[in-house]
Amino acid sequence: MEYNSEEEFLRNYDSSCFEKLSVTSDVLIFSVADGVQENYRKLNEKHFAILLVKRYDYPFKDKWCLPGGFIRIDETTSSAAKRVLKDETNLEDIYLEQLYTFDEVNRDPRMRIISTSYMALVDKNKLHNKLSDNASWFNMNVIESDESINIVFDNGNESFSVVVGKTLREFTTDRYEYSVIKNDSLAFDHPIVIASGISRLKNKLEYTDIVFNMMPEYFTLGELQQVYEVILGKELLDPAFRRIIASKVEKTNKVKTGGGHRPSVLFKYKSNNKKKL
Amino acid sequence: MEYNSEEEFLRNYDSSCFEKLSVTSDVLIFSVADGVQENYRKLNEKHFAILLVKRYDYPFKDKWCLPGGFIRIDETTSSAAKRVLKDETNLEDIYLEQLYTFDEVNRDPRMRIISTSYMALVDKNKLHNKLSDNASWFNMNVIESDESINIVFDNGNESFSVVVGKTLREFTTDRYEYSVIKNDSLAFDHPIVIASGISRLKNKLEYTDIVFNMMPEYFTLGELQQVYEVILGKELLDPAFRRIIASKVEKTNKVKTGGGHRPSVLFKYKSNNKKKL
DNA sequence: TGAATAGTGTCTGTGAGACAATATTAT
DNA sequence: ATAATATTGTCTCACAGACACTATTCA
Repeated sequence: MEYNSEEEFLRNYDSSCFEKLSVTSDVLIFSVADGVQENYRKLNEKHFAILLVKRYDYPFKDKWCLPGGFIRIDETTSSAAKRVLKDETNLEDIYLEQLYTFDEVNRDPRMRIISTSYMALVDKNKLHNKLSDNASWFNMNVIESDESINIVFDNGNESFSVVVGKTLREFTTDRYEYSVIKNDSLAFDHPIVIASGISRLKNKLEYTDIVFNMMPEYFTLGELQQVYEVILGKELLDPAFRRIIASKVEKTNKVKTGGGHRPSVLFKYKSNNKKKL
Repeated sequence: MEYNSEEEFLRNYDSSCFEKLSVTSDVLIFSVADGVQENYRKLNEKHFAILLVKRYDYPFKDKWCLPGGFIRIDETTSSAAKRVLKDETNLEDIYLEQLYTFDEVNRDPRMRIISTSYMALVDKNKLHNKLSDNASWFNMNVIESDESINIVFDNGNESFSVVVGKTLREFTTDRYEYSVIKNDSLAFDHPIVIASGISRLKNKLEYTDIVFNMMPEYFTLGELQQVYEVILGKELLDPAFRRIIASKVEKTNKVKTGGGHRPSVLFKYKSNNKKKL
């Protein structure tokens, strides 16, 4: 068949001439949760947390998984991710970043499904509405070694762990090939998705301002440092930390008192959209 | 309908209950091409280059685009990318990195198509077979400012330019939102895909070893430095450059003579898979 | 010999890691 | 007074930018 114009071609185009497949969008919703306060002097413990959803249907009935869903024909993967985020947490206008497209042929037992995943870092305290019944925040305890990542999930009622192996790809210092070593409780390839997300989040923390997505308007540098420490999984030295974030925050004239110690100055985020590069 | 087991559910699953769509895989094949040698003493000029394919069919008939194609139901996007790479360049076992999944609803005039793009950096001189007739290497002259990226493509016969606008996303220092400002010659949203790829490549250059994908086994540090300079689009100071790559290369006892100047030692890639992090 | 690249030495400033010292509060 | 965090000072070391200097070849 010969066409004489783009218009004519498009009028006659048969969209069924290639195999089609299903595409889903999964969302990693990270946050840092307040834990217990051991005594009046101490700061709250903080925990790295992720939002999971219980599957009440096959496949992977009764397992936990990332919020996500099929994308519609007239919707982008990122709008789908935003829709899911809104449905599960009622949060809007959150910075969502595309993480990766996972597409192993057998990652879903039903049929070929490829999934584009998105990440968000949110402030749990800004969630005004109740979570849906099947959703739950899990604290994550991440233990990372050279060869594997061990994540212990705990939501207060239920606790389980997954182990994901890492293999460094040749020519790379940053990107690992992940494989599931142990997983009894998460659906699909979500252990790998979560491991990738955590790894990316750690990176982003260093050279972007995403943390402030999950900070309240006013915060102390101690609180901010705790968030960094919990996500990075390591302790930071105070002076070093202060130097690093100095340019991203602005001192206010408010202070936070109440702990049995010197009051701390409240800071707020200072967007640094000048002097780029 | 109630099921009693995962198996039973899967046996009865109707995969048509969600809308499906077409997925393609596009590949950015970058290389650095040798240019002219002005005189016997000077080194060859080098040019940053990308492989493009001429569309001889609608849509976008006669425009240039990235090599790519529909993925099959039993194939991953990365195998599709590898297949395309092999078809167009006869190269195998090349490090391919997933770049991004582009999925604007109207990015393809025919129908909804989402595209997962992959990047490769190859050594043009290792291409043993002839390129297919509709493929051609284009030198790219990339001029980047704070607000836009201007790329001039030139394959010897044909020359055109595209301009892509960049907008810095809040909370980010690295990720831009791209938009097409000027494009008469590239199909689809490929100006944006290419701009993203170049930006990612520049980053990768700094903290991975991908360059060595496109270096011959033995090379001089001068040649390696030229490659860096061409991709990064700026000149580097010799001592600084040597310090940076010192740990990645290994001196050999070979030298390269012939230029009207001091011979240079040939180095080879030293994989550094110990001491990670 | 001179043009051109190869390769090294070194000064300086910046910035991170480490540790010490001081400040301030509620009980 | 004490325990706890807040905040700052400073020393050292590593390293990048900058520039200068030496080495070596071939038409």
